[in-house]
Amino acid sequence: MMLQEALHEIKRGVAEIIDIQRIEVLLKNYFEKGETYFVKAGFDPTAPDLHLGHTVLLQKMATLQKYGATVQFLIGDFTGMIGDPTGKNETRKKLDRKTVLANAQSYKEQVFKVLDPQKTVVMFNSEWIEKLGATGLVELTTTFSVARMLEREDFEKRYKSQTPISISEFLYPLLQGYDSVAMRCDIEMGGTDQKFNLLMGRHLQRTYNVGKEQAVVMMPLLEGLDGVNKMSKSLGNYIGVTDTPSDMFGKILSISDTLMWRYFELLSTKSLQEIADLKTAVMQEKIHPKAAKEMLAQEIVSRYHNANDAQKAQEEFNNIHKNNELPSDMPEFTCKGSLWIAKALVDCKLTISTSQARRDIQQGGVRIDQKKISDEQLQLDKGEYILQVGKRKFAKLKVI
RNA sequence: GGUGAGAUACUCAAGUGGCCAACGAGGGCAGACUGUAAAUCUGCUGAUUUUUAUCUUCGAAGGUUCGAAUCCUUCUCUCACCA
Repeated sequence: MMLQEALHEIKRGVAEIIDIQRIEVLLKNYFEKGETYFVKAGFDPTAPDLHLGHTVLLQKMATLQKYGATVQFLIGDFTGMIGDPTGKNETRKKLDRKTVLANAQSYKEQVFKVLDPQKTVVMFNSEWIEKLGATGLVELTTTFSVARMLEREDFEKRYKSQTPISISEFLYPLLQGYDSVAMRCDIEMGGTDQKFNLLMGRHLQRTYNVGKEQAVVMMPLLEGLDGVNKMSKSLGNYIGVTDTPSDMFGKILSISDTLMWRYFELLSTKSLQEIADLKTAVMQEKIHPKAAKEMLAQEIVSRYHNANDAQKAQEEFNNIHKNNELPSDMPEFTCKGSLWIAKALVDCKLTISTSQARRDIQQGGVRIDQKKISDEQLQLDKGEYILQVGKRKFAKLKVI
C-alpha cells in the first residue's frame, strides 16, 4: 500500500523511467528492512547558479529522499573540463581545487533549500577519474563503438549538418557513465536530454560487473521564460533560486498563460487534481489567469524565501504595474556635476550604451520622475531623479 | 598526405571593388493595445554628444588600389571526397 503510494508520487511529472521494477525493489527493501539506496545526479562544477529548471530534478530527488534514498550529489569537476557536448561548449580549463570547493559550498546553500542535507552526500568525480590513468581511459573507450556514439541525437545532428565534433566530446558520456560505476548508484536522474548519458551508466555498470544496473529517472526539461527554449543561464531566460523575491515574482508573472500550466505541473506541490481544477476554473473564466499565476508565484517565492516576502513581492508588483507607483527599492547612484541624460542612463546600468540610450529616448521609453521625456540632449542638474527605462528598469540618481 | 569548398554582426543568411555599419529572417529592445500573458501593429537593433558626422567591424596578418567584406599572398580553423 505504502509502496504504491510512493511509486505514484515518484512517477508524477517524470518524462520516462527505465527499469521501474528495480525502483520497486529498492522501495520494497526500504519499507521492509529500512535499507537505503543511492541516487546520483550530476552537476557542472562551474558557477553554481541554480534555476528552477534544476529544481525540477531536485524536487524529484527530495521525493526519493522521503522514501529512503541517499542522494549522491555529484560535482563533475573532471568532466566539467570537457563540457557536456549537449551544449556547444568547448573544452574548458580545469578549475583549481579551491574554486571547486567554493562552488560546492555555494551549491549546498542553494540545493539544501530543496534537498534534505541529512540524506545527501557530495562527491567529486576527479577523485576516481584521475586514478583511471591513460590505461584505464583506453580500456573505457573500448567498451563503446563510434557508430553507437553517433546515435546520440545531438552528435548525429551535428555530424549530418557538418558541424565539428571533437573526439574529447566522446569522452564525456563515457566518463559520466563511469561515474555510475565508481559510485555504485542505484538510480540516476537527469533531464530527458541526458538520456544517452544516463543509459551509458547502465551499460558501463554491466560491462564493469558492478553487480547492479542503475534505474534511470528522466525529468522533462522546463522551458525558460520565453516558453520555447529550455531554461538556461546562458540564454538568460531563467528564474534563479537566489533571485530576489520581487524578481522572482515578476519573472513568474511575465510568463505566458500557456507556460504557466507547465510550471504548475513541474514546480508546484499542488496535486494534479488541484491543478486540473484550477485550469478548468480559469477556462470557465471563474478565475482570472493572472490570479492563477499569482498563486503560482506565491508558492514558488515562498519556497525559496518565505510567505511574508512573497506577499510583499505581490503587493510591490501590483503597486508598480497596476497603480503605477515606484518600486520601494531600487538601485541608487550618485554622480558629480551636471550630466547628459544618455550618459546617466548608462551610468545607472539601465542601458548598455549611450547610443542605445538615445534610441530608447527617441522611442519614448525613458521616464524621469514618471514623466516621459523626448529630449535626448537633456542635461541633468543637481538634484535627485528617478530614472526609468521601459517597464521594469528603475534607478535612483543623485546628482551633486 | 592529396584535391575541392567554406569562415559575414546574438543566430541563420545575402552581398564578389565605391550607392556597405553591410539585404532578409529569427531573436532582442522600445512604443500602442493588455493582465509586465498571448496574438497583432509600429519603430529600433556596432560605438561615439563631430549624430545628413566620425571611428571600429565581415576568420587572422600582410599586400594591391584614390577606394576592399569583396582582388592577391601567407596563416588559422571547418567541411566533403580521395588515401
